[in-house]
Amino acid sequence: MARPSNTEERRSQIIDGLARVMADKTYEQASVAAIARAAGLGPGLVHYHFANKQAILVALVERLVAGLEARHRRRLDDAPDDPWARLDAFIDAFAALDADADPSAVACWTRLGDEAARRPEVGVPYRAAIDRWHAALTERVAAILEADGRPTAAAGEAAAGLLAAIEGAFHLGAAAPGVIPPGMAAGLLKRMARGLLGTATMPPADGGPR
Amino acid sequence: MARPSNTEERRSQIIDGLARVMADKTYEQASVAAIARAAGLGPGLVHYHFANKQAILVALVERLVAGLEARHRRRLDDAPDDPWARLDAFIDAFAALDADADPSAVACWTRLGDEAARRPEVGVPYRAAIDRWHAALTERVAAILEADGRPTAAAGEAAAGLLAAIEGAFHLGAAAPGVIPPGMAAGLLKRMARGLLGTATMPPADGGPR
Amino acid sequence: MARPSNTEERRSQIIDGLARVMADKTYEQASVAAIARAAGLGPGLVHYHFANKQAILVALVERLVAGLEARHRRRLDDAPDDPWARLDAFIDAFAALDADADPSAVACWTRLGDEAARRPEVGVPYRAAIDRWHAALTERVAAILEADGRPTAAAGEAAAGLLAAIEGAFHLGAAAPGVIPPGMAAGLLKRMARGLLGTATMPPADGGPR
Amino acid sequence: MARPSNTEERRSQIIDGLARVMADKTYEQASVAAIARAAGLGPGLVHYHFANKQAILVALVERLVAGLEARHRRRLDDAPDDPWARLDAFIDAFAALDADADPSAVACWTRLGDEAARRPEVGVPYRAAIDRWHAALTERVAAILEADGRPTAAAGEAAAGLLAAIEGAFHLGAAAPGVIPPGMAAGLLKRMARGLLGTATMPPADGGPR
DNA sequence: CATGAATGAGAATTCATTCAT
DNA sequence: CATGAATGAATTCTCATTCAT
Repeated sequence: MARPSNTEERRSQIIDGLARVMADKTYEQASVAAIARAAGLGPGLVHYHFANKQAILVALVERLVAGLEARHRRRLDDAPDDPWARLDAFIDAFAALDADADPSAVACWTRLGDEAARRPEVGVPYRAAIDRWHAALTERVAAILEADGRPTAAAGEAAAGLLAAIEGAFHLGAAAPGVIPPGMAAGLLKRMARGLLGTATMPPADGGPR
Repeated sequence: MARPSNTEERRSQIIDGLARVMADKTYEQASVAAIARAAGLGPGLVHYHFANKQAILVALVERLVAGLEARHRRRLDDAPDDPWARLDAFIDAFAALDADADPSAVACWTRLGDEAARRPEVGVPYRAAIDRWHAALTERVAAILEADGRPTAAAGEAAAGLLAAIEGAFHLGAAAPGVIPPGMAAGLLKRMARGLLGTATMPPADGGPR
Repeated sequence: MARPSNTEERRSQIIDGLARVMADKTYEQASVAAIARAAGLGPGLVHYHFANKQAILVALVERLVAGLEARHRRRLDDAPDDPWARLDAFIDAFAALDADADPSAVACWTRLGDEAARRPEVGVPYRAAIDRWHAALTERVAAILEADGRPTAAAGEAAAGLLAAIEGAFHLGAAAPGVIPPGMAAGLLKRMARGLLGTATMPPADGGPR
Repeated sequence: MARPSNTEERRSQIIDGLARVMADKTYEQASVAAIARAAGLGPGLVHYHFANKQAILVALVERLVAGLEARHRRRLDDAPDDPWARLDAFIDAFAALDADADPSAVACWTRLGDEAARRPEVGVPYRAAIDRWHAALTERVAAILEADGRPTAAAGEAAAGLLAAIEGAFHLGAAAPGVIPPGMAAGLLKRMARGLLGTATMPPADGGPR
């Protein structure tokens, strides 16, 4: 006669609540009461499903990361089997925030870096994701250099530069809206990638301004 | 007869205190008591010299901005009168944080974007600085394109991309230290710049990995 | 399943607490901690039930007003249907504070005028009550004048004078106890009323000194 | 070579400052810094001339009392030597606040009753003044009754009633402006006096509404 | 006498967390 | 599982008062 557990659904609601509140508040300004309200739940219930407030934040990181990676996989599946196309798929997945990303996710993500730097529990999954992405980018970059017959030693550094640029587009978009015109981020990033890796053999970057 | 005013010195101490505390705490975690302790002052004195906690943050923004811009001016004065050299001077001033910048300044700056997005009083000087820097970069980029006999219409967008990359280097450095190897940021950025603007006439980027 | 709400009871306790503390402290001297202590509650709970300290004050005004008006209605129900008797019922209800009013209510009321003058949220219900009472008194006074065949134009002013005298009895009683002998206030006020309205047809004032 | 002491002038300035601030703030809201600012002095100087904040309040009470009593003496000197005229002189001096009293004095006075009830140092001179005024009024009332050949036993109580009405006019005027029409207070009070004492021999009350 | 910086004790308020129901 | 009252520590800010100059 046990009623079916709805724990997963409730956890999801609560994470949603945090994401919604963090769209325009700091993590610390997002009180548990406000999160619960945004989730349509009583404040006491939050601590039934999460040990503490920080655990919600960790869950949110994991969810954002999972979402980005799923999008990445989708793009990759659709991309032709070509080194530059695979690099562009990465950039599109992570930077084309205007398209299919929900806007609160962007705002949340920019806040998470700071929290990750201060809170080990958040830092671990955050850093793991960054490292995974860095590795993926490095692999793409190496493939391009290899196809070009060039040494791949510096692939990791170039990948780091690209990752920085992607992150920077998020942050600049959040802190100074309008500086990067909407829809332009991906194109700019692709052209910067070409600058980092560039040779005669590369295809032109689509989408960006010229 | 009256004790000479030491307000400026005290304000400076307090701003220092905030910067030091924000090196490993969020702005909100930086309690006034902690700031006062870091400044070596009594807690009540903080509110004698600043109307409220946020005013310290605003002063900190202004100080960081002024510091960066002073460094920029210095680099610019030393640079040869050449479009690419002037662009590199900008990148060096803003991205070579390892060199002569105090490390807490970097950590602080990454937090300020978020605060700027939520607090108008912080957002105004922050945004003004971003806009100034964007304009300066745009001017540099346009000069390069012009020297090359190319249209300058997209200079603003390219400048935005560069600014994003610079900001991203800060953030990535703070949130995932080691991903960008120390001292590499400037080189990476210069090569990305060449990718954005690049043609046959440009000089090679110094300093970065190849 | 959930614990039954006891909010109303708690709010009432807290208002009681404020009233008790304000019996010998100013509103501003009545710290939230002291109010909570007087109510037998933890200090955090006060802000769970009231948005802020001022909201307690507003609730106290409303409660005092409601109490006075209930007493007035009771007296009015018991009074013969005669203009002077109805006026006396008003005076008795509002001025016979010694009798059935709890003494802290008197002390509180005298403080409220000042607070009402400075705080709109308090001023609105306070002023509304004063206006209601002024209107009621005006009606009584007009009935008396009319029964006497005299013009009622000045009824409002006479009512204001009576209201002032009633208020003054409160204040004088609180600030200089003993100047008005206990139990004498109502009689004095009735005789002053007769002076304001007086003619041959009026009945003698009962209760007061002669 | 000692420069002449300006202590008295400074004290006066400071008392003025408190009076000005208390025109729209509670005594407790009137910070020493605000008082000093209103007086055009530095905050440290206040405590050179007064032992503490409360001492300024006591001085203000004394000054307001002295002002009222001086006005009373002046009116009395001008009045014909007639019992009713002498009573009216009292009422005019204390209630005709519109005329020659500065408005902040009225606002201050209403606050003082409350403070007097809680602070012995303020209560002593306040209460002494009330008692002096009550005695003066009692004497006037007794004179009237005596001239009428009636017993004077209840003169004190009648005087208390009048004093209450005068005080009430102040308070009502401050807390609910407009209820007593400007300039009407004195007339209303005189007619209430006649009601309390009234007989055939009394003169009509001037000034008040009829 | 005068200045204004400094102190330190509260003040109101917020909030994560607990817990009785 | 769910509710929402309760707790108590921490936070920002105010302010009377002191004191070096």
